[in-house]
Amino acid sequence: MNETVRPLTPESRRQRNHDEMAGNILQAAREVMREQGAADLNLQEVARRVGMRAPSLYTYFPGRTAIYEALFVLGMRMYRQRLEALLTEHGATWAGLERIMEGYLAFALENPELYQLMFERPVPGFVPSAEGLAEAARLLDVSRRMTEQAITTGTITSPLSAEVTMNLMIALMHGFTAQHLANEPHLPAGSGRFGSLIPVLMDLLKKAWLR
Amino acid sequence: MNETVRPLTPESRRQRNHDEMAGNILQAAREVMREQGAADLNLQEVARRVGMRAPSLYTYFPGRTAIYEALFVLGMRMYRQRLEALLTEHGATWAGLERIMEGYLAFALENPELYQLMFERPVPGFVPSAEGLAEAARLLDVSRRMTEQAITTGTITSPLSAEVTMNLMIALMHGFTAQHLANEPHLPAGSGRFGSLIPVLMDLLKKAWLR
DNA sequence: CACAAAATCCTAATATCATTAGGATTTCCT
DNA sequence: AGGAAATCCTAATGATATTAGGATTTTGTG
Repeated sequence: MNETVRPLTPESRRQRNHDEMAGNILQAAREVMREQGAADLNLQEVARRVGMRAPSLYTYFPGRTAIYEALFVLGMRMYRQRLEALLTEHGATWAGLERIMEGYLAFALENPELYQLMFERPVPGFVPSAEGLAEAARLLDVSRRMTEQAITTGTITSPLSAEVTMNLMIALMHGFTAQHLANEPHLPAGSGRFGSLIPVLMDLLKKAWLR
Repeated sequence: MNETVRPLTPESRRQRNHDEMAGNILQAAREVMREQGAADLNLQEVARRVGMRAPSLYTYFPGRTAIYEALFVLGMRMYRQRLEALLTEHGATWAGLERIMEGYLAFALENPELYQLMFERPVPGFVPSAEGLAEAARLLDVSRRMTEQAITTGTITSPLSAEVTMNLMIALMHGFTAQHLANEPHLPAGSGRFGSLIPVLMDLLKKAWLR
């Protein structure tokens, strides 16, 4: 079950370019993290899966932390794209907000290794780089825009500021996702003790914010 | 800054009993985890702080994991006591529920190393033992009783079952706590982007559940 | 086309830990 | 007193990240 990225011979490998190899390494790293937990990134295993020895990885990344950083940035970009797609598709309607909540959980289930890195603190000593933080800020911008849109279009009617509303929604969304992952990570997004809570939560928000 | 548990000479140490020494080790472990993150429990450092070498710890615990397990159980007991105290003091009133939410965040801030171990998954490969799970189940029982009480006494009026209500409250409580810890762990419990959200959230629940 | 520079990869250290082995010393019970 | 149990230590062992140093291949340029 280790062959998703096929080992290449040195000859064929060298024909490919640097960026492609770096991409392969990141993919292999994601697999390892998914199997053993985000904090347990074993470089020898990563190297094995791309057909190298561990020290050769240092040609592509200056160390373990750099791989985490690259994956943090990758994850932020992937999730932001997903969020933006949902936003253009549904707008800041109630249905759209519900999709966003589902989408957060779905992203976490589909990419648990990235989710852990981005939104939990599983790796001792890992702090996102400046580039990572910039990417996170961009994501926050999208969320802010979305919340403002929901307020100005009248989807949400409440005395709360956009900022507070956004923080609240982030906290709620994160809350049931974290619980779902901790307790029933094998169950699909809409099900289980916590996964099934999304429509309940949306009803609650509607009741509180639509009057 | 390493001297909270004072190293003892072998002579004076042997006069103390096994359980007391085990307790010292757990305290030292908590300090190390607090300084370096729950996943970074360094046994050499723990041993140093209680005046031993690392292999001697194995007299008291069969390994690193056993220390995590003991701390998991300890944390569950500490938090449950706190919860029960709040419950007897305030009952399942709105004020009581708000205190419980604050208390969860406060516990996390006061004992971050225990909180991480109990409610996040920071340690690769760590799964709570049977005793730990039993302790967690006891905590869940208290929460369930509390929720049922809130419903039967009429504090909460909603069409939701006690089970769903409880899960929802757990998810919400955990959500802003996790965000507070991830973003502003140095700020005290009632403040900051997420810590200040508790009264907002309680208002929201009241609006939704008091009609 | 040749050849020097750069890139890539490897094997061999080195350093840090958890854990195990084995033995010495101390404590405790009878 | 004398032996069993408990406690602690020093020395391995084994895993893993990282560094050093060198060989080989690729590539850009005269």
